Amino acid sequence: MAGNKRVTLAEVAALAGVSAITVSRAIRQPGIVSEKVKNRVEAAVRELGYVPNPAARLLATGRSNVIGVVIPSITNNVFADVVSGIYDAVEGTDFEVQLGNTRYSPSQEEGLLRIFSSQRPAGLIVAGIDQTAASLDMLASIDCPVVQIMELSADPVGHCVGLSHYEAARHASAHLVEQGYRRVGFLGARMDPRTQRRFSGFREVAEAAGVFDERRVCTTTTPSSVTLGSQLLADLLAKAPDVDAIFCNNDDLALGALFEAQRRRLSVPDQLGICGFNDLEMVSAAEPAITSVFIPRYQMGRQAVDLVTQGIASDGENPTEIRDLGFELRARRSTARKQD
Amino acid sequence: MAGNKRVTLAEVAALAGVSAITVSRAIRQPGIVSEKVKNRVEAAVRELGYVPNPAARLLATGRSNVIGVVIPSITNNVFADVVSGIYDAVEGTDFEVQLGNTRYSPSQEEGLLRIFSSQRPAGLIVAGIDQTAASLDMLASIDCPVVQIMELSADPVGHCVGLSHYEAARHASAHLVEQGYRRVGFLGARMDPRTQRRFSGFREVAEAAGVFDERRVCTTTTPSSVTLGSQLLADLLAKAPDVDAIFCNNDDLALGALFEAQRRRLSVPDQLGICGFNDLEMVSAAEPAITSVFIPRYQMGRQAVDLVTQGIASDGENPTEIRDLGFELRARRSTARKQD
DNA sequence: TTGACAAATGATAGCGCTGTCAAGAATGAT
DNA sequence: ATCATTCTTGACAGCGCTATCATTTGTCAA
Repeated sequence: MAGNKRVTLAEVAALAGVSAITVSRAIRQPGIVSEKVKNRVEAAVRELGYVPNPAARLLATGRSNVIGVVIPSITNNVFADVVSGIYDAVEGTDFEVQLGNTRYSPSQEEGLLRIFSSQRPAGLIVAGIDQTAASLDMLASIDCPVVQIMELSADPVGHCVGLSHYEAARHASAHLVEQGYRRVGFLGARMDPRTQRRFSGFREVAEAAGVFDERRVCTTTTPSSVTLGSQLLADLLAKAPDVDAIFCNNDDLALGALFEAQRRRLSVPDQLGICGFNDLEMVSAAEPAITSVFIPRYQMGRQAVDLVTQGIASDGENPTEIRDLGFELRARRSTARKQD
Repeated sequence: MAGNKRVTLAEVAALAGVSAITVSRAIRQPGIVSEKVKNRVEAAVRELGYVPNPAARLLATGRSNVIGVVIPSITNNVFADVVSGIYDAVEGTDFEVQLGNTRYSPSQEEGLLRIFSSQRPAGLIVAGIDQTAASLDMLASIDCPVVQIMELSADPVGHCVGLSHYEAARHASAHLVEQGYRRVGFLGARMDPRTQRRFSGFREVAEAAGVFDERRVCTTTTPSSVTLGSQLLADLLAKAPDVDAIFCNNDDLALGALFEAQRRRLSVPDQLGICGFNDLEMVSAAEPAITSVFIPRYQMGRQAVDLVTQGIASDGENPTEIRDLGFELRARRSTARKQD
């Protein structure tokens, strides 16, 4: 049953005493062949260890079983969870996942999409809504379900599964204000469009509450890291020593900021409130536990795949769906300034 | 140049005024067609936006450009970095990466390998050396370069790029002893074979130094997390309150243990030394910074791809290579008990 | 100029599978 | 028993590309 030479349909057919096309049908649509033949074919398949050749199938049908996934980073925990949801959702189906990594570069994304679209994918899942015009053109004209994830688009090219990062940031910022913090600051890394939307949410709430100050904003285009969070807090304290709370662009920064606060013997949450974003597992375990905004990363992956498979099942003509998966502020000790 | 209907070789050939096969050659082996024809073909390719159909190519050549990668988890930072190295190394070549996730299940691994081998991959990269007998059979008989990564095998099925986790753990454990800790413990999660090898390293060094005690070993088969690190330390302190240092199976546990120590006002490193494994970015940023064993994850990915591409270039008959990429103990404050 | 040889290009077949249509077998109503 | 209908099965062609061999063109020495 091992053996490394390929077994073809024809060989299975010969062994089962039927024609090749019948074997093909027995495998793909077991319902339409007779019980007897199906059993014979199954036995032959098992005996020879036959595995279909996907390339031949693809060539013959012009449709692949590959769901292309385009994300900006594979090391970022957020996308790792999304991808995990995608893989789990694909498990047990006939689909395969093909990952593409844009490294946060719109032009690399364009290149990846060009390649993907030339391979007649079964579906396409892309992170974000900030594609280039050319990328959007490709997505609009490609003949397969397309799902944008992470965010909600006012003008989606296909389906959309995500949440409003702007609203989520507003929520978190309002929480800081509610907790009594009056000199709130912002720590941001990478500053990609998604981050900037979070920043606007923060800024608007802070301004409305009259607690916004440019001096308390520390951002960089450098990729995020825990170490960077420490540095950014150090920079912020240098510029604005009176800051009493920070909203961090993501949890790495928040954790780094917590460590820096510990180094400086700044008590969290009393002297400094810290709020992160994403709610990675580690921030809930921190001491003190860090407040963060949970976003349903894993679910986004799963549901994106669902939309793709549904789109294929309904043969394309189902309406564009926009799923707002929301977010959840998880208030923890790091922002518990008021007694509770 | 956009357009979503496929452009075929034949159309390019017609436009360039040559035959299909000439176009094929102009693309794959530009050296063997005349300058004039090559230019005409290139112009036609550009004008039509031609992209080769990989399925047809695969069917015709019987060789795909897919490097299969089999790892136990996609969310684990360690593998994320390995995968990142793999993707970076593949970038700019003609190869593609196809990821398979075993979820630490040998039988799932076997299934994945079965699928991969049926697709005539260009190469196969698998994590670890603890495959089932059936998996090893497949790997041994498959007609493409195979690379086992993460560890060093005494009896590799193909190439090997990794390090001795046993030795690395010995090193880290010896460090704890050197620092003057005398009641060292071990925290372990998942307890997969790789983890167990680390445990043996720890155990042997601790026993040799006369500081080993079963009561100071806390392990679980649960997947690792920061929260789990806190719990395991709590369990350990309940069983053996006199423990003065811990070697943690990985950095998540180490960070969780640090947080738990902070909650209990146990001073690190004086009352409790903490050593992690992997040297993820976050532990170096922690307060106090956590000692850990760096392993060249990213490089493992890169070099695995190199071995695959070399193997293909040399057409199979290059000798099996075993690359020990080593490790590096990064001693930090969390184990700096002696004055320094 | 001619022939010998190399370089460049083309014709043909086929990779393994599935879509399409045609034919045969089974079923039920009359 | 006969015919119409459905259910099963098969023959054939072709998806887009490349391996192989055949042919044409170009180059150089005699």
